Amino acid sequence: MPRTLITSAIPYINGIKHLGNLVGSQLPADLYARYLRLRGHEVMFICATDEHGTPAELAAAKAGKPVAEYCAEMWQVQKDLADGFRLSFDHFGRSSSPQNHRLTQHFAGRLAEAGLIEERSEKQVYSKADGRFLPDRYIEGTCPNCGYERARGDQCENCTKQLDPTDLIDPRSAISGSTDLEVRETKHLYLRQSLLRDRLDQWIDGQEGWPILTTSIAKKWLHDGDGLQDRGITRDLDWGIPVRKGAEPWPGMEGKVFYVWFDAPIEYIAATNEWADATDGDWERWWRTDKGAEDVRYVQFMGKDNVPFHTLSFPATLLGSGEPWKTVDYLKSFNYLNYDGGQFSTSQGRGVFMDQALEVLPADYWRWWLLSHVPENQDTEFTWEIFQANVNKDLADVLGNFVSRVTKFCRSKFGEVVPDGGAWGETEAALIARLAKGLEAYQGHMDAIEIRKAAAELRGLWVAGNEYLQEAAPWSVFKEDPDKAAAQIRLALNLIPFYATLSAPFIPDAAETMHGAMGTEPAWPEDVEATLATLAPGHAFTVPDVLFAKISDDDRAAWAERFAGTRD
RNA sequence: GGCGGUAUAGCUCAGUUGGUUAGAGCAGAGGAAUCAUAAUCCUUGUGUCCGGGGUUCGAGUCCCUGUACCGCCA
Repeated sequence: MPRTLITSAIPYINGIKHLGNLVGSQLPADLYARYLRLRGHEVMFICATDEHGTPAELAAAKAGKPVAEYCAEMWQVQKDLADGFRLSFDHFGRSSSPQNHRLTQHFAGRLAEAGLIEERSEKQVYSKADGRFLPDRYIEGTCPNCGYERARGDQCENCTKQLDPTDLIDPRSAISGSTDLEVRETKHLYLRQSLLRDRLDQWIDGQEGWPILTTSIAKKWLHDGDGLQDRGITRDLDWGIPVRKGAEPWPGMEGKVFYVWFDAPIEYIAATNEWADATDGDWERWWRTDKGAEDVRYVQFMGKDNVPFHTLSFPATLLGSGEPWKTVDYLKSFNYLNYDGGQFSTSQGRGVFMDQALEVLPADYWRWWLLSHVPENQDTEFTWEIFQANVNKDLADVLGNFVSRVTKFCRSKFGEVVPDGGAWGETEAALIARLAKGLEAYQGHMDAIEIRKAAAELRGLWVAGNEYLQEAAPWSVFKEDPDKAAAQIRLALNLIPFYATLSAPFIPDAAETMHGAMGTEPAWPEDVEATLATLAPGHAFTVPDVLFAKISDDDRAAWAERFAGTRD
């Protein structure tokens, strides 16, 4: 049985994600996981929350909660939303887990042994009132260039000049406002990525068929300017994974934690470890090529902003460890989804967020639209007009109405049972040939993770059903030759479970409703003709409720209005 | 300022290694049908493929250049 490890970029713990985040990693990863499971693969689909770092601490402080408690609550919120969108993770982990602590410390120890970690002293601003070192952007002051009073330590928003925190006039903490700041010397660990440049370069050259978007980004970071830079992997914070060299203490690093970018990708492995601990499973056979993972294909999904971490930083950790860890085989990256002429923005609350989306419509509507318009090749535009038009046409008119017209026609002429009699002729043979061809194309696109093309092909298969009905016209045939009409409608009824199975990766709830109404179970069609004879004469079914209600103009206008400004 | 990406029908987008009259869906127009969520099906595109140069027998597709938008970096 083929085995596939799938990871989605892990969302940051701080707040609810918008649809642009969803469509850039979790949703397409879920589509692929569901598809492969249906095709009989053994799948391990992993996601988690990314919980460390200053933004989490500040968000917790703002909420008036201890950071651990805040993260636990937000993890649950994100988990519930993931369930709401039917994201079928085998495990939704947390980067703050004990497993990730252990693994992150383990990797740091291995990298140190390999001579890939260096201690460096640097000067950083310390706030006595806050009792912590301040990252550059959390220091505010007057810009020496333009006099703007709320310039940040990394850049002045007013004149855009790049700044150093020590440039600021009257610097103060952006967290507490305290001006009791001082520059302190502090030691940090650096991962010497520069020493790994050639290995990473070779590793990337050895990958076949990666999207241009992916390799071009990686190559740019490897070769531009001075090439791949060493990066700090520690911070002076409380919330995080304590710096240790494997299981041992790290002298001089007391009170420090690993920088979030270092521990976050390791959570992919740790989450699988969490899954194993919870289920008595074996996580190493997914991740260690010396322990059974040599036949695993590993596919990652992420937005383009995450590509450097997955092509360089994380592989540097894995390769640098000198241990036989599984590295990514195929990396699928996405562009951005824009909202009505601008960007989705978490900070400005612009666009539609996951919780709001589910308040407005069931998950399948969003899944279908987002996946059929996923920004694979370029940034893509979401507008309510387009969304309404596409969803009404594809889901309500083409697929939903097909199910409706077939089941209702049968009920009125033959009852809620698959009718007997008649035989298929040329029209039916032509349909089967058409479906077989379409199925092959659909599988090809899904195998290649060409999501838009797969969606278009699937829609084409739905249309083929309507075309057949139009040509066969059982409502006319029935008057002259009821047996022939029975054979036609028997075929049409069989199309419903066929569509349900093929569509399940995109619209799992509707697929389940369709199978439920027809009394069938999902089974991937290996042979189209045989599959379309699954429902035998006499098999009972029920007429399902309307699968997809249409979005009215009033709804659309109301939603466009509601989501035009900032988050409510 | 440096680097990268994008610019194709009213809209959202496809166009593989350069090769015959540039495609799909939606919207629009006309028609058929009436089983169905007024749902379906058929027919229908006079597009300076952003502008300008160039390479080639031949360029939406390669090169140079200009413009616009987007992103990354400094």
